Amino acid sequence: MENETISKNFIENIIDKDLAEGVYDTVHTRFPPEPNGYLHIGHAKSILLNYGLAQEYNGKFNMRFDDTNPTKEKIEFVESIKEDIHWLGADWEDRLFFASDYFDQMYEAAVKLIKKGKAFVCDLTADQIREYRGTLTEPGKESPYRDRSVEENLRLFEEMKDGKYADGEKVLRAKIDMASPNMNMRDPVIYRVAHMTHHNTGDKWCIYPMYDFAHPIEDAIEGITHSICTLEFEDHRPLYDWVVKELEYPHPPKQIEFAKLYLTNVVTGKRYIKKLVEEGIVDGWDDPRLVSIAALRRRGFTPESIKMFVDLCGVSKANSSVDYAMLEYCIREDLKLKRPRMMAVLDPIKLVIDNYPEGQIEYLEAPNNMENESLGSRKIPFGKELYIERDDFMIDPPKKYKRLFLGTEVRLMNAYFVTCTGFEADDDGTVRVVHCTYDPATKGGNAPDGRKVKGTIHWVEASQAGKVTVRLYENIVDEEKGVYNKEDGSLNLNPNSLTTVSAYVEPELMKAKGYDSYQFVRNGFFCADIHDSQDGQPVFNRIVSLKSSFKLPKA
RNA sequence: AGGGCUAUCGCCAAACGGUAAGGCAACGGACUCUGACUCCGUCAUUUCAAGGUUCGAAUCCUUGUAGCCCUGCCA
Repeated sequence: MENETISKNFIENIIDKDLAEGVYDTVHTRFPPEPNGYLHIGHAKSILLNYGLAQEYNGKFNMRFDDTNPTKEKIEFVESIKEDIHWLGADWEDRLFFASDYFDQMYEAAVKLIKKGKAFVCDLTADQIREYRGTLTEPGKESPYRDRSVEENLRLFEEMKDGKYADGEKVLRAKIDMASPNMNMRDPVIYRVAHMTHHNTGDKWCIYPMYDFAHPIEDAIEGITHSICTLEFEDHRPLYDWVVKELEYPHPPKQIEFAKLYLTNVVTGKRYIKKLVEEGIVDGWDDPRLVSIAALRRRGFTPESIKMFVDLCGVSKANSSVDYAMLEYCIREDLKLKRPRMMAVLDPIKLVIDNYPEGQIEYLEAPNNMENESLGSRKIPFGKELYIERDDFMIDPPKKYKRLFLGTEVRLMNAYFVTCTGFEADDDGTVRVVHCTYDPATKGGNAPDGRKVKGTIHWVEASQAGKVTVRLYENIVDEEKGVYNKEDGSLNLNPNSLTTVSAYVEPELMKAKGYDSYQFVRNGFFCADIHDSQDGQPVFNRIVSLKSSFKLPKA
């Protein structure tokens, strides 16, 4: 349906050119996360971008864990990352790799560099290396160990590998240019000693390659053509190119950088999310107020909706922050035709139909989705006493109010026309009960005489309604003040981000635990968990509203 | 002696010297078994600024301005 006018992004332009000029004859991309956390919406952009490019050009897409630093926690995230990526629909087929599988080849590559006189073992401490590196405005100075002989470097490097040195005692450095204006080129460390058990290679190694050295090798080994990463690696590209050049790979991969996806009013910083989790402000990393893939899934977002979202955002090199409304648009757009809708009353007041027979219950046919007949229909109970939404009745309505007020007729969705005849209220004006009469001739929601009503409202039959606890979620941060407090960098939290209400739902909802998402009819919120009020068990925990907001007309 | 990158509507984003696409949001109106959806309409004489080149500039040049990234033995 879309796709006709979607213009190519700058990466596609680069690929088109490469293909046309014969730089590459195929497209091979990859997604290379470090397994040290969970994936969020920003990663989804990268995953879908890389996978989408491979698809578009009939190429291949690899999954690769960039696990070159065992000091950061690992293995427990591997499975969740794989699950999230599969859920998003990116398929790496049989190409699941670990950077650690290439440690032997990386070691050989380092030896090759040493033999070429392009790398040396350095005894400087971390602090000294920092001092020698110079500053942004002053050149660095060369390490006193820079001119060791090839033989000595070879011997020392082997000793590093054999565990002769303690962590930090020696490193292997590339010999490039200590006066380079690019800090990354000032003889960067490419191998460090770390006596540590690696989740994949165990105790086989006590030296580990640095990202800048390892990544280009990983890409080259796998035959990656376009190595797509984020903007902060732009300064690393000269080093990336240096590595693939010095190692003489026949078809060197090309690094391309794009801007990360930022969303307005959303916490994406890892350490902030960690803090929210640790302080118990959110349930965990899949709390629906977060934008991790798992949280979005829990909220009822579909992979299709996320794909639509990243496509809509586009790809560029400009730092930007996408309006949250765009994400909401995508899930509404995706679900509106494909999910059943049921009625639920979140803030109930009782509606009594005075001329309806006492104690009678009848079952009415209700389509599951008015706009999609294939979703079928269900029977809903109707009786003398119903619950309706509190804001669907007003004592003193504003002009153009289309719902219930004294003397007017509205339609009860899928049921009858009712005319408001009175109400009972507390002294403080809180409405307790609304009274009305119904017109039996309007069964099903249409009047034989063709008369119209100004509005339609939803309802639930009181005696058979399921009573549930609903947890309503809103953004965790204060949308007015923005995410971060400028003074101290703390988060501006929204104290009302989680509210719990008792609600009444159609009895069908209590049985339908199998739905993977469901839409409230007129739900002013965008996310909710529903739990059975009796046993506390979740009835649904993935619920998405059709509408992102509901507002009264301006007075 | 700093270097790299970026600047086009409230928010994303096309345009690759030929006279500013599209989406989100917003706002009108029509329709409606929810005020949603759908549909129709409005929304940049101007592209960070100032000069310059050109018949013609968002695109090229010059000089500024603003924002982001870089001084881990993290990725």
